[in-house]
Amino acid sequence: MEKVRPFSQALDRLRDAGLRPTRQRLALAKLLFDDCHRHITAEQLHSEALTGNIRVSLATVYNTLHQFTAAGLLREIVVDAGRSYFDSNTTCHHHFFDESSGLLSDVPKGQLEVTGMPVPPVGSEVESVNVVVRIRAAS
Amino acid sequence: MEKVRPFSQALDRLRDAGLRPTRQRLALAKLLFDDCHRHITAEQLHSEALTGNIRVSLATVYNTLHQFTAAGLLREIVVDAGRSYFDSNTTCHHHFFDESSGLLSDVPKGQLEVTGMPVPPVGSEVESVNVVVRIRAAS
DNA sequence: GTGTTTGCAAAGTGTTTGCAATTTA
DNA sequence: TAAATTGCAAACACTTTGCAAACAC
Repeated sequence: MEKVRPFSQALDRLRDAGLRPTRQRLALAKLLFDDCHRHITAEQLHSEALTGNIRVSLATVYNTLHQFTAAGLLREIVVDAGRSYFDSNTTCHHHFFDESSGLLSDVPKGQLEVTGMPVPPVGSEVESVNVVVRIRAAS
Repeated sequence: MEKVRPFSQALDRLRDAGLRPTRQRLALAKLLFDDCHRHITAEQLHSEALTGNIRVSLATVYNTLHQFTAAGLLREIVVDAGRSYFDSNTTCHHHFFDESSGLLSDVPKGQLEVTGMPVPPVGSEVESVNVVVRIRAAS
């Protein structure tokens, strides 16, 4: 008889974030965090869940993505007016956004250097610096 | 009697771009290009036009903004999932985006340097490199 | 049990589209 | 006059919301 496989990191992540580990959150967290880093939209995650026989509504996927983002487990990447992308890698890095396919990918470390922290307008403070390299299928 | 004031650059811009200088396009072009550079959304431009007694529909504002962008007169800036911004300054520069107010502004030249042109995934080519500094009202 | 979370369907937002009427050259 | 452009209203894609039922502790 097979041993119960050890818990993925998903449960601990939820606990640490103070989020109740509900069936839906756990399942989504596993999809998001168990393997390598992901760049994903709400729709994509939802259909991935359904494919994996995880019953979850699209509304809950949206809620969950925002809760995870607020908890610092995800980073929201704005590259497309009209669609939100979420990145399971919250460390500082830059992105390629393929306008032909809508695919988001990481710029390998060291290829792009941003130097200098700009002085924000008075009364405001810098929250993050985002770099997006827009690409297209070569002509 | 007052002399007819000289044509703004708007008419020439439209001619050069091969766009028929209709009443609506001319009026929008004047709002966009006659004074200093603008960062503006379709809604904003539309209400600005109405305020200036220029009858134009929102649909036409959208069409016009996209035509101007395709013609290289404007640059589209993606900073907010759900809203498109257009910049009348098409030269290379970076932006502050104030998440509290939704205001877009330029990062003064020299404060932020991007070095290195990343190698895009095979089969694709770099179209542009966009840097957005997200800011917030200071706490 | 009690407060949290979920799912549904409806509402909301910004944007695009189809097509008849209007305008431009 | 012929072709391009406009305005309207309906359609659209994505996201959020309200609330009753289900769930976690």
